[in-house]
Amino acid sequence: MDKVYDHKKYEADIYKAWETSGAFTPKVDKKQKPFCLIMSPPNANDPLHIGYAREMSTQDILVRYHRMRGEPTLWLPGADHAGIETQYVFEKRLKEKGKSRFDYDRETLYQMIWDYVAQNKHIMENQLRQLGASCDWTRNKFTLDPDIVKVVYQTFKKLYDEGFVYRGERIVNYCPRCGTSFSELEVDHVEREDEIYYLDYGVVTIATTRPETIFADVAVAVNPKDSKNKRLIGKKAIIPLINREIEIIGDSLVDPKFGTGALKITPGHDPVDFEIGQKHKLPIISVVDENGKLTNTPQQYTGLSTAVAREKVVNDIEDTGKLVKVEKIKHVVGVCYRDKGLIEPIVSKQWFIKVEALAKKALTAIKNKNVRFEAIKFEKIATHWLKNLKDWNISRQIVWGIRIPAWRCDKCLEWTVSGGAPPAECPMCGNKKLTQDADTFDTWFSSGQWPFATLKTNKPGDFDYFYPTAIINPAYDILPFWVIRMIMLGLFATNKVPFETVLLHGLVRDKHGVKISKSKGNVINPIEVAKKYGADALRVALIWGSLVENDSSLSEENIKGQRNFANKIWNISRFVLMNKSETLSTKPKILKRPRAKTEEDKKILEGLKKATTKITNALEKYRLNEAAEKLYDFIWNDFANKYLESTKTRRNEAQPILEYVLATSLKLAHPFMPFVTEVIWSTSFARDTKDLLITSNWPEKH
RNA sequence: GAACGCGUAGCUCAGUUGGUUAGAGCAUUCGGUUUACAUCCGAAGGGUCGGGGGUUCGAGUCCCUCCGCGUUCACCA
Repeated sequence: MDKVYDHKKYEADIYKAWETSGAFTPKVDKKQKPFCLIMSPPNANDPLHIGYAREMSTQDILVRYHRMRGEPTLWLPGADHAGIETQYVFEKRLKEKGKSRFDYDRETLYQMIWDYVAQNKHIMENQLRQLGASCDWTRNKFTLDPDIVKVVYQTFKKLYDEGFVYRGERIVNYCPRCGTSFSELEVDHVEREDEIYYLDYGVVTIATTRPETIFADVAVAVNPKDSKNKRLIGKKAIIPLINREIEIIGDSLVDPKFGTGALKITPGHDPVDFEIGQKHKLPIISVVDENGKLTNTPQQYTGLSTAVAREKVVNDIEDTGKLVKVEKIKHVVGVCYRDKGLIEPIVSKQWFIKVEALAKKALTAIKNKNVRFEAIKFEKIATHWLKNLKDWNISRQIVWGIRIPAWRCDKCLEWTVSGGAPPAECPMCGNKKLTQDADTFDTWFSSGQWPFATLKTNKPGDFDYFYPTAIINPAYDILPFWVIRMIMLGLFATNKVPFETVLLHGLVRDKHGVKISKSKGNVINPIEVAKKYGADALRVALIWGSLVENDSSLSEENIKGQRNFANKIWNISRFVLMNKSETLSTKPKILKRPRAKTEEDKKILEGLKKATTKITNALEKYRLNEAAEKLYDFIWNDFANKYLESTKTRRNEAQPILEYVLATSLKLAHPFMPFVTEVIWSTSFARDTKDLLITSNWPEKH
């Protein structure tokens, strides 16, 4: 054995040995309760970032522990096509080449993105291997696999047939640059300063930040409890420039204290106005199109961007003397979470899911602890979300994704939803010409079905055996996007919760606790770190010091410290094994607990028992930091510094105990530092090449 | 405006149902050329647990209040 552990010499070979041994693939045993964890599928197109490395470390530790406990353990890997994210990145590449998505037809564009993603998918997968992920690659899935798509289609059809899907003319958050609408969750809000214009509407003055939308006004609303303005209800207001008369109505959503207390109702371009408009059965006028340009207005404004139009409209209103005043206002506007540009609320026809009943079921499941949140704070957040969800817009106007299986009859314009294949003819009128909806599903609609979709499309019997899965472990920032959707859709499609425990994990921050971002220049590349200090060191550093659910800080000093720990284990082994006992060199089978001869012997065996108990209990409670710290303390202080030193004068007598404690320590350390422990095991305790630590048995607590 | 957190050693964080002298890693100081490891060993210093009040035999832990910080949500036109 070398003086210092050199991870570069071993890691790749060890991983290969695990993978080819079949250790990652569980042996289904109906008598035993399995442990199943579905990986949060990383973006197929992106190299792993440090946060995902943390997630991987957490999951691999849990998976290796349960596997060693003898439970049939499945960690199911996968990759996400990441709809808008990927198309956005791809379009940026097109732009660099002076092209845009509009230069290609749908099929060509889809194929181009497909090829691009296919080229990159293996990068992320190999990185998972480098970090030691013991997932079952024979069950690897991709969100665009045809069989997955089929499951998604079936769920959509079931939702449609049972009345949970409707095609509605609704106000949506539209990003003119991305060319697609978004759900409310994908809109960020930023505060900024704008002008607010007070316009003369005849009997009433209106304050608005969006004067360019006055052509779409259909009413003015005041609060019926507003003593100053309620007398206006029933009267007529007059829109400047076009002098169209609109009615003044009463609605409690209007804040009497804001502006003049009178709100112009523009259902076509404002969510609140839309709601008020629906309530009062007002018409919808659209004057901003999907490119963010004015349309359906007096000719001089048509085709102008909203910003330019605003200036012109204000000038023209001023010319007619109807501009009362202009003030500055700080307010919150919606921006696209992708490109941070303004979101344009527009009305369009899209597919929606009625979430109320689905959410209610999810809430019941949470309340009854059919789904258990490991951290109460996240249960509160999930509950809060589920109680406040609005109907879910699942249409996206992009090509990279699963195309919505809905066809419209060219003749009678009725929609037909199919489980996949195009309908031969329109069921309403028998017409044979139908056109498929151009939109694709929101990525979260399909990934919300991931637990059952992956198990139903894998090996026969997987779904029955492994579902509901034991645990799901994503970052807490996708709780509303992913976790609550999985609960809702899982319950809907399978009548069962998709997982029993939700263990959310925190974000990785830099050593000062600052959020990691490209603009701050504090990005940590997990693969570079793993190459430099070893995957084992990185893994432990990532779970060291803070609870799974909390944000953690990662420093190079910490990683170095764990590299030292790996080396410490290596050198303990070197010391113990340079003087192998007769038993170990001739019959290296499972070592029995030897008898203590001295106080030190007694103490170390006692300490090992306590450490085993503590580590096991901590792992059962997902307290990985506690388990790792106990492991570190026991191996370094109790075993190496105290006991091992004490044996130097009585090596031969102590040798069986040294070997026993080492072997047991290797097992306890294996989930955390799988590579170095496996290397040592294979060169010492292993009976043959098939005897691997990964499939050895976890030490008993006693 | 609301929800959810956080405030413990110089730094980053643990502290599970309230129970001895409040812990870890890193950093600091001092001392070690011990043939397993200098990616090491031994020792030391360092905290009025954000402030105040309360419950209790007993509070870092429970309650109230104030201060400071963070994250997320939200229809202020």
